Amino acid sequence: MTGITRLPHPEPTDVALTDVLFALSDPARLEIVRELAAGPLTMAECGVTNPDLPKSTKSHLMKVLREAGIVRNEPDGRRRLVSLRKDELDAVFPGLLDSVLAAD
Amino acid sequence: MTGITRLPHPEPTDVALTDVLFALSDPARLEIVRELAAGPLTMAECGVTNPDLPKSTKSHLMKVLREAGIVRNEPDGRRRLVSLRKDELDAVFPGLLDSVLAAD
DNA sequence: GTAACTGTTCCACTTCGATCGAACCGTCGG
DNA sequence: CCGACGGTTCGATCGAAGTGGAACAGTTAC
Repeated sequence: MTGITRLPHPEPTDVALTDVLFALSDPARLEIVRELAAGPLTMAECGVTNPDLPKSTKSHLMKVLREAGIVRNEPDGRRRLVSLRKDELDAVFPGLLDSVLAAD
Repeated sequence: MTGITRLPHPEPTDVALTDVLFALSDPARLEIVRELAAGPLTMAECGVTNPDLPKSTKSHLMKVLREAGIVRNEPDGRRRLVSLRKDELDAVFPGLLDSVLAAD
């Protein structure tokens, strides 16, 4: 059986700007987004700056980013590939992600 | 005596990006920022979309915006003039405010 | 002076979000 | 099969933030 657990991913057009801003307003979440700007990562790979962060906590942080339409999380074998939905986000909120990532 | 109550205003350079994003992540606060984009307003004037918002609540919303370096609040007679610190904010986080205000 | 006006601060209450262990689920290797 | 692995979900706890009435403070009008 294809018990593939695909997580819900809202269309960025359905996400409120305030939800995006809120998701980015947490240092740990913002750091994850910065890491993902260089390319997709598995869950285990990202969060390098917080090495001993419990996996349940990291999963929750990722859930907020995913539900804000910022990140895509798709199964890949027994891991999960996380990637930034940059193009889709740019289409709805032009320049937002760039200005956030540009800040030191 | 000049008992002028000047409220503390942090330099935008001293404010973390996440604090700015958080301040903007609330619908009521974001709405106030949108109104202020057209020009300075008194406390009584801004918050038009939330007409019957208690003044203590509105004052608290404004405090968050002020402490995030987004807004200036200066005494003017017996009222207070609130203005957007656009130039100062642009200098520290280029394009951020514009992209936020550009979104419908 | 004193009263009305504009806003801030204080306080208590409530709601929301962060955190993390434990249980659970799908996948791969033997 | 079965165990190890990579992640998600659940549930409880805790601190942070929103809310709003009441008291307070500065300013102006009378």
